[in-house]
Amino acid sequence: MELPDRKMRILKAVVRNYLETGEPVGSRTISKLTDLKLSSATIRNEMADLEEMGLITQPHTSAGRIPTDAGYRLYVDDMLSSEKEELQSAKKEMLDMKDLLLKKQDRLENMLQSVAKTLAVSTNYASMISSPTTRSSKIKFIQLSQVDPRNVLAVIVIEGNLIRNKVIPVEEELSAETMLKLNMLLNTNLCGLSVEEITLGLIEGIKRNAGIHTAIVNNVIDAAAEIVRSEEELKIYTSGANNIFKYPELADHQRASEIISDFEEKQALGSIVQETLAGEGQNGIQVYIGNEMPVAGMRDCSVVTATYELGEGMKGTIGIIGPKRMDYDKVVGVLKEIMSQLDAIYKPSGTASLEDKGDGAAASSGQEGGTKGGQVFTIPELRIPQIKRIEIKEL
Amino acid sequence: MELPDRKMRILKAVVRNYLETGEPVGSRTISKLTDLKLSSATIRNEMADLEEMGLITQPHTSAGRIPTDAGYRLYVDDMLSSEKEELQSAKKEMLDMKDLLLKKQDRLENMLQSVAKTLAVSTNYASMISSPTTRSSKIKFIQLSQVDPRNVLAVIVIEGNLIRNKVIPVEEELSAETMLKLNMLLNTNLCGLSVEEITLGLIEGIKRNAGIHTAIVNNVIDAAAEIVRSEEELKIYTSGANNIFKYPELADHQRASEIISDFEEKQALGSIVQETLAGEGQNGIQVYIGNEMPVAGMRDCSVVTATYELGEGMKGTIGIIGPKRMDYDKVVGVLKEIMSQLDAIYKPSGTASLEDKGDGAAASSGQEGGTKGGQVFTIPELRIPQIKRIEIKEL
DNA sequence: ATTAGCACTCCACACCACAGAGTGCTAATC
DNA sequence: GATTAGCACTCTGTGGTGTGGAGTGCTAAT
Repeated sequence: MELPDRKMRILKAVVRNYLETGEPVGSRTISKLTDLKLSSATIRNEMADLEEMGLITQPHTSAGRIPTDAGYRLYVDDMLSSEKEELQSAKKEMLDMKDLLLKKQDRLENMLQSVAKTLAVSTNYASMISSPTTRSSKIKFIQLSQVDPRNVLAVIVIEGNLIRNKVIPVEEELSAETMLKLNMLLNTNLCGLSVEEITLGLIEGIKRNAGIHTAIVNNVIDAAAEIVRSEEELKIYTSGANNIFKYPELADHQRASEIISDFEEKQALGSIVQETLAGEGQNGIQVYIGNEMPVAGMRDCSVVTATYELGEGMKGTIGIIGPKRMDYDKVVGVLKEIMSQLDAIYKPSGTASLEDKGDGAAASSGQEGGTKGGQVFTIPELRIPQIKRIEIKEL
Repeated sequence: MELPDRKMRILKAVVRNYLETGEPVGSRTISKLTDLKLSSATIRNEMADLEEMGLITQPHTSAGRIPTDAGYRLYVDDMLSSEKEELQSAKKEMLDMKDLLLKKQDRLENMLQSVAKTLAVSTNYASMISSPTTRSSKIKFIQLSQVDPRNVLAVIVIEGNLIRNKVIPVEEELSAETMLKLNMLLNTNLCGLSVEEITLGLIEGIKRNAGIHTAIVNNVIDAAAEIVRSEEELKIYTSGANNIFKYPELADHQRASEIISDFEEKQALGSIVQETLAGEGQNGIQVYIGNEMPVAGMRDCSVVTATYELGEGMKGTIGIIGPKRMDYDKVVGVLKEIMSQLDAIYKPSGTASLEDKGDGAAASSGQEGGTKGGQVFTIPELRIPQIKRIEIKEL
């Protein structure tokens, strides 16, 4: 949609003013606010036009105007395409973020959670972040070992060094040779295959060769299938849901309850992740406004999403969820900043930025993987914090 | 505190009526409600006494009475000690719970989450449940294996069959003999020890014997330490936080925001778990009312907690959080019911109750650990769903 | 094309009145 | 002495009314 320059400027003024105040904005306000020197009457005429175009609306006859979803959309599109978001304010607020990311977040889970929290605190909106997805991976290594007379431990490593294990109960103790044979059998037959490639025929073949130990083979394959299943499972971390109470238009019982509930059942937010990963927006930033929200029950909100990447095709989604009148400029700035910081942490070149942060104690020999003091805290772990959660079941 | 019978009955009537309606209750209502035939005037006199004792209060001069914290406390104590909670209503509502627990909750995490949800749905209050704590355990088994030329996989099994693994990067590929030697070294020196028992001297000794592979030894020990650390970490699952909006006294912005925030930062709820595990109440049920709440910011709530046990000393806490005027009778009933169901699931004797639930398809041969259809669903797994989360880090 | 002026609309807020619920107190009754 | 009926009083919640202010649309003047 093309808009005459003057109308566009008035629209922007209306949106911006409404973002700040949350109150309908009148012609007089605009007339005083903008640099184009026009009287309120002229503005009124223009605003009448804008209303006719469906970009702004008035809550009641004699009130000022507020943007419609379409109005927000135009505003946001313009902002995103004109590329010159004022990052400076965002950057200043995010300075401590680097510290935060450096604190021994030795687990991905904790790191994501604390990123979410930082985002929520620094924006005053609610935030969500999804765990990075991995492509369906191939089996790399299988190891069975006898833990005790009644149990065999199966360890399965898949590409990208994700590991899962499972304890399998057995009736009788297996001999060392049997274990060795089973290990060879499984490794030669299954390594290099993705779980989808494991056919029933293949399993039958293995079982035949395994002789009496079909139960174990079954269990190993089950465990392998489970790895993939649970890797595909989307984990979503959230923070700052209570921020919605800061915005009266979201804080009434009805709406708040729905939003809180969606935040609790995090899978409701999954659709946002899906949408985001599906349609790649410009700069990786996407904005869903009001009815564009993929989550029903959040139709009074907007969400700004970004895609982050931890290398090796592990992509995740970050989202900031707030009222439709959220400060899009700031949020986009914050998201871009955090994306770049996540990138920096992953990239090996991040070493420099890590070292100039060093607090003397870091000089505990250049030995890779060394411990310092009693703390499990190794520099390389920090630089590439690729940690997966895995689960085991035991009987 | 001993109370004359008549006063006690009036107090109970006030509390019960207020629980239902949420409105201050007047003398006339009581007079009609109770079986003791007294006029409203008499009730008024008694109520004045009760107010003097600090058990009830009136929001303003000419309103009915509502219970104070002390009043609730007396009511709850009486209920808990008189032991005859009407479980029948609870039981009826919980019939489907068994189904829920049976649905392939093959992971503890999922099971806990769904228990929380069921509780929230069936009570209309918010619920929380903590993962069971384990005592610090001994190392049972250690296994190193070469996954690929650059990485060694360390698997550590501790008592109770909790497993953790860690990928350790190495400079050069290790020979099969070296691996074998390291495995023997680690197993002979560390098995049977709890992590606390591993002294620096011991580590030094192992390192000496390990020759050049001190880095690997270090990492294995780190991993072992990490197991214990993360097992100690309290995981709390919540559900139904949005239920608080159903109770106007909690639903105003101020309070709701605080409560929601505490539910989001789940560790705030940790203090409830601590309190509960510390002071063992009668029947394992404990009630914290208003200012007794361990969590600041929930001083307008009450919580009913229970301790559940999954055998082997793995104890966890369940809590139902609602307004002070929550239906204590029902909640206590529901909690008792779920506790007994959790017990039944854990106990081997649970077999019976599982089998009479069988839906025909369960007849896929008595083979232990068998799969049925494409589903990973083994009966023994269900019966003893002792599943731990473990994490690995990779480099 | 822009602006000043004006009549009009609608909301927010304060004010008031009043019905209703409930109390405390006193005097009468069992 | 305990209970009850009766009554005056208090406080809240609600609905009605009035008014000031903000903002609009329209018309006429610039």
